[in-house]
Amino acid sequence: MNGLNPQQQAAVTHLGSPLLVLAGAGSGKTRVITQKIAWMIRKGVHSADQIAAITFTNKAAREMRERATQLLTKEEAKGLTVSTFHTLGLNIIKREAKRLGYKKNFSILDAQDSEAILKELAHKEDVEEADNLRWIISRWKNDFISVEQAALLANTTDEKLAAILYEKYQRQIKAYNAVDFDDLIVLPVQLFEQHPDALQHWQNKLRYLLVDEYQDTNACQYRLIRLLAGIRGALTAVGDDDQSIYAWRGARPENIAQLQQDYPLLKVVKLEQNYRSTSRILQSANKLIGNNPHLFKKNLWSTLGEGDPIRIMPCRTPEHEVEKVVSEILKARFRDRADFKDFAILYRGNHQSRLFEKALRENNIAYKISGGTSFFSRAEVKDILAYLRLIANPDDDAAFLRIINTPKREIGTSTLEKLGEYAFERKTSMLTAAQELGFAQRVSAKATQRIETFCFWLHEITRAAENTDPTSIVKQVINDVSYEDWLKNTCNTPKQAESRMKNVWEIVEWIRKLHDDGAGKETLGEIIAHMSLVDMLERNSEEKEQDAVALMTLHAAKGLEFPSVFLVGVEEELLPHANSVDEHSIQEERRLAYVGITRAQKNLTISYAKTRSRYGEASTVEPSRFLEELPPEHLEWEDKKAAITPEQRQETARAYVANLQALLGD
DNA sequence: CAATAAGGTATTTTT
DNA sequence: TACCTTATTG
Repeated sequence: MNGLNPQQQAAVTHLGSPLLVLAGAGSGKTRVITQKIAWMIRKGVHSADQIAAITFTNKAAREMRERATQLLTKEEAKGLTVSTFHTLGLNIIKREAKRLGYKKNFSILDAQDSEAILKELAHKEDVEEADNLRWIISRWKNDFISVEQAALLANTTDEKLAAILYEKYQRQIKAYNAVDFDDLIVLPVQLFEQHPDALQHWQNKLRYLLVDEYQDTNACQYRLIRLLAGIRGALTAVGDDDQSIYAWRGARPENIAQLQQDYPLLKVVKLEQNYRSTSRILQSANKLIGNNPHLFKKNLWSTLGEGDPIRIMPCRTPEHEVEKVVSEILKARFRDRADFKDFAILYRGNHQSRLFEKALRENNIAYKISGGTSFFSRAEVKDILAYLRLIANPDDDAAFLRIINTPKREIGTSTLEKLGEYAFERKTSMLTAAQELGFAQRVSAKATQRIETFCFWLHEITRAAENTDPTSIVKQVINDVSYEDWLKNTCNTPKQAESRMKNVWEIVEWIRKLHDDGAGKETLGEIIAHMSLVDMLERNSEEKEQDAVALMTLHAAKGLEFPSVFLVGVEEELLPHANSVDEHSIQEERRLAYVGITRAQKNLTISYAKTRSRYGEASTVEPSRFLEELPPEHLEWEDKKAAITPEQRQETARAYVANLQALLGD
């Protein structure tokens, strides 16, 4: 309890009724959650194995676990659950797979897998545009709307089509003995609503729940929490409605209000002291967000001093903007001995990173960019995992289709189409169908031969997998299919092939680690399930704490903080985004700006360009309306007349680089 | 089946 | 403008 402010203490020690902690940006919410866990265990209220903390990201879960266990002895912390919604869901499903109609070796489909399946189904229905429909279906699943309900409530033509595809999609992946990410939440809710004994088992096990980033829960996740917390309402929800930026993905910030309705005894604690930013930054953030409607009024304050005003940098062009930012960073680096890792460049859309990357590279400034393609969505990684998935779950047609002709086995589309038809008629998986005589009669002898060879190999390795450790199996797969040769043949450059192969070996290394660590990840199936839910990029980037400027979208910046922040491209059509100017969306855009501002500890610089080429065509753009919503007394506009020319800036930058190189030379 | 050309399309993406 | 996806052709 040392060093907690009165509100934090109240949040930690409140028991007996559900608690909602409205935690403003930088107000120490992780601290409250971890302290509360420790406090409950120490006081003997609950033992560690009766407590579950639930987060959205693996990173948050890892951090929370680390910080909570630091407060406790190893013995005290034993059995504590800290997991993401999806991992918790997976564990619930695993235990009851049979009752839900799945075999215990079910696969987890990632977003790309389900997209491909849906596309294929849409194609069969002669539907062109599958993208819209995918959104509709995902929204239904997030709202816990079943296939049957969707069919009833579908109104528009799109919705009616989506309802048909929804039904087919669910049937399809069920046949694959697979679940998608959304199912990891939907299925536990279904289970609990239909089988009170299953619910009771979990209620019995998890006596107290702490939920992080509560404003980001979707309807289904909230339902899951409400079921688990039961009438006891043994629950602490921590969230901030002002940082709700995922409504477009199904998040329901109104779940905060819902909590009050569902639990009349709900206690609300507000954390308003901010430990991150100087007060001019906070006052500006407060003023901006004050333009949004609020259920609970919040006013962040800090004792970190008034601080510097927020700098506003108008720029002629995006190139000009990039140059200014880069030269500011260099200046700070050499004049104030700042580290590169003290800086973050935040933007609305990923495409905005390009110019910055180029300039940073040219100036020899280390940078790291978060977002982009994750490790597990790389083709080579997905290929290897698909092999493993198929070994663990022969019904996984998605995996089968991915690797049947990768590397090339001369099994073409027409053969596969026939196989698909045949499997559909026989109501079996493609792998099973491929081995049936009836199928052999429909295709050429050559094709049969090729498929047979593959099936035989797969059969052998599947049998070997039963009593061989997973690491050896992966190695054997890579070896047997000559994956390295295939990479060398298909990649444009040998360098590319090498780097891809490096990724492949990283998977092997990962599997080895997971297997050695044990912790319930013994079998191939368990290891793949785990790998489907975590991303290796996180772990890698954390390991090397490099001194690099951070580049990321505003969404990716949530939860982070930096001494100096550049909020760039603060223009109409960009922030707020052109597609998000209706009354509801504009509020989320404002929250996005709010999140950006509140990342800054000491220095905040906001920039915008006056012209920006959009889709190849140059056009004049207006500064963001949000600039007018900031308190003028805390802003310092860069004097346009005094501003040095781009040429002068470049010269400065060059001088700094020379300086840097000289320093490195010593 | 692979290479090439043309076309169409451009928020955000925790799992 | 620059990307990625699809269609076409040999």
